[in-house]
Amino acid sequence: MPAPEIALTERFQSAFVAAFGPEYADADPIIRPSQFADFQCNAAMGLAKRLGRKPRDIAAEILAAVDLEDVAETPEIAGPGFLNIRLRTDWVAAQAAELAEDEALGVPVPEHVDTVVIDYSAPNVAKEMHVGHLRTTVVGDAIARTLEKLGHTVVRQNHIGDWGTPFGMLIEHLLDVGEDSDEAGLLTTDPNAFYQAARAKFDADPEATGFAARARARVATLQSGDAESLRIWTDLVGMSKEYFHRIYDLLDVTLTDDDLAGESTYNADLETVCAELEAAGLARISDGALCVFPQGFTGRDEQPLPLIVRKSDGGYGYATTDLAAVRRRVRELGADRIAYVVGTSQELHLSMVAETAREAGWLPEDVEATHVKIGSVLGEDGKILRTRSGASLRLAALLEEAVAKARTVIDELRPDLPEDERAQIARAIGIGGVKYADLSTAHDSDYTFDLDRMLALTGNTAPYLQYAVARIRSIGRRAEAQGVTAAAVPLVENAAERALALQLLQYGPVLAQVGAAYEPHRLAAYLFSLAQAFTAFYDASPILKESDEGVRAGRLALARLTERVLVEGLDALGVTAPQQM
RNA sequence: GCCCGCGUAGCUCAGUGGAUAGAGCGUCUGCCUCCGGAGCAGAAGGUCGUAGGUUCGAAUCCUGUCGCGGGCACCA
Repeated sequence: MPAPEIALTERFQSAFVAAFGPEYADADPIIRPSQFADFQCNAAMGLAKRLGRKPRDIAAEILAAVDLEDVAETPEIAGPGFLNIRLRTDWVAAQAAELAEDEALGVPVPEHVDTVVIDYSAPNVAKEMHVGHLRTTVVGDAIARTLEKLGHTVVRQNHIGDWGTPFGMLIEHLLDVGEDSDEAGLLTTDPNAFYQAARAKFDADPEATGFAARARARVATLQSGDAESLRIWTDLVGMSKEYFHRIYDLLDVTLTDDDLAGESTYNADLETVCAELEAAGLARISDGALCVFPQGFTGRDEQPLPLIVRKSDGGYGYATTDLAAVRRRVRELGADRIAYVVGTSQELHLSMVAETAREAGWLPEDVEATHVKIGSVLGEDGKILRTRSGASLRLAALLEEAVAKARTVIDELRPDLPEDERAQIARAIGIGGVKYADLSTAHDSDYTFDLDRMLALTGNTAPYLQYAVARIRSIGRRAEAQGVTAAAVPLVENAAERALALQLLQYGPVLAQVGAAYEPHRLAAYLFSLAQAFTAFYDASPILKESDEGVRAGRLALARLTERVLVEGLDALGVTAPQQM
């Protein structure tokens, strides 16, 4: 376990017991990296409050009791009672050596393997995926990848919109144009065009005498299980799936058909959900609709806020589907944790669903349900990103533009590379750049979309990190050509090497934190600072130019280890690093 | 009307009640016959929207206020 925090935490906890007695065994020393030292312990302030004494006096007593001899120098008391810790360089070197041996790169084995259900992406059938889907897809996928690396069991759930009122309209339109027509083909290439055409016909019939009437009737026959309607619906969904997976492949997202759990899959449970809510006395009829009034939610005039589980026309909305989904995720999928990677605007809805599920007993206390809130993607004007005509931006078009832009850059910089390799690199940079930009900002804050910034070769961007990897790999290739082999143990001597090694040791703790709090942007920030530490090392410590054979091999090993951590960390984010750029 | 979120350097964004609020971009100054300069070192740039409060200590917690965004009964 190479993480310095853990070694230091143990030492300080023992010191608390030695200085203040066994009841302080549970006190948390709060060890953090600091600008003033390698690490800082802020425990004195907390203990001072608990003991009713001055922080500096407490710090002095901790100092007298703590034994760090083999790990660090004796801490210094600074400010109101901080303990500044400088690790011993030989200890850092030893930990780096252990890290290089460790297949898992210092990622801790979890105390309990959780089954984590992650609900993300959730596009709608027969609708184009737009920029809004980008974040939930990319953030959800990064969380899934991260949790798997941490050793948890991940169940991906793509809750696609494949049921409900629009489908009458879509089926009738498909029948009108012909199932094998070019029009129908739009579903796999440009679903919005198909949807808009159906919508236009529906809206052109406000009296519901023709198309609209057929569409409404079709919803009813579909939901009652009519075989012919179901067959056409299945085709419709099938074509959309094809479209989704083209986008997922392009995005390098891990979702597959096995992860699809659309709204339609809960159809058979909806009646039961309502019946159970009524039987439990949680639901009652209000204005003709069956409603639950979960505790703690009030609307206008302090009136309880309803969650409508069955509409007055007998149909079901998404609240019922979401309740059925919670129920199944706990009962059948065995969820210990459920993460909803869904837009911020759904906050009220999701918290009402969660509360209702708690009251109904479908979501037990020991199952944690978290709304991983996804903020909006804004344009330069600070408003939700749209095309000039006001339509929502097609995700496919945006990704193609990113790849094309990366392609012109790589064509200019590396005309020496073969065509197919340049195409591959352009894809890694274009897609990686867009994904990384999304992941490096906190998931719940809005961010401004700027393709040039995302693909910039400097700054906290994917290309910068990919370039760092490419440089290490270039050195690796050259070393191999020269017959230079890396040492088993990374060399950690000078300041740059020491700083780099300290960064490398943080990978495990950072990944664990990212998985626990669902915060991929912290991993991105870490990888960026790691890459910066590497370039500083690269500048200060020549590798292949170094004449001392041992030093050369040790530095090469340190570079190799950096490459592994960068590649692994980028992989947790779902970003690939090309062999060269 | 009520509820939720946001407001931090010129711009884009971090910031877990703890010291002098940090990055990147941009700007400026140095460094190099550079293992891929797509670099490294440094500088300038802040009343953390605003007014109070709690605390030994507040960008962070509480209250008011201004501005922006989102949500609030049968779409999802």
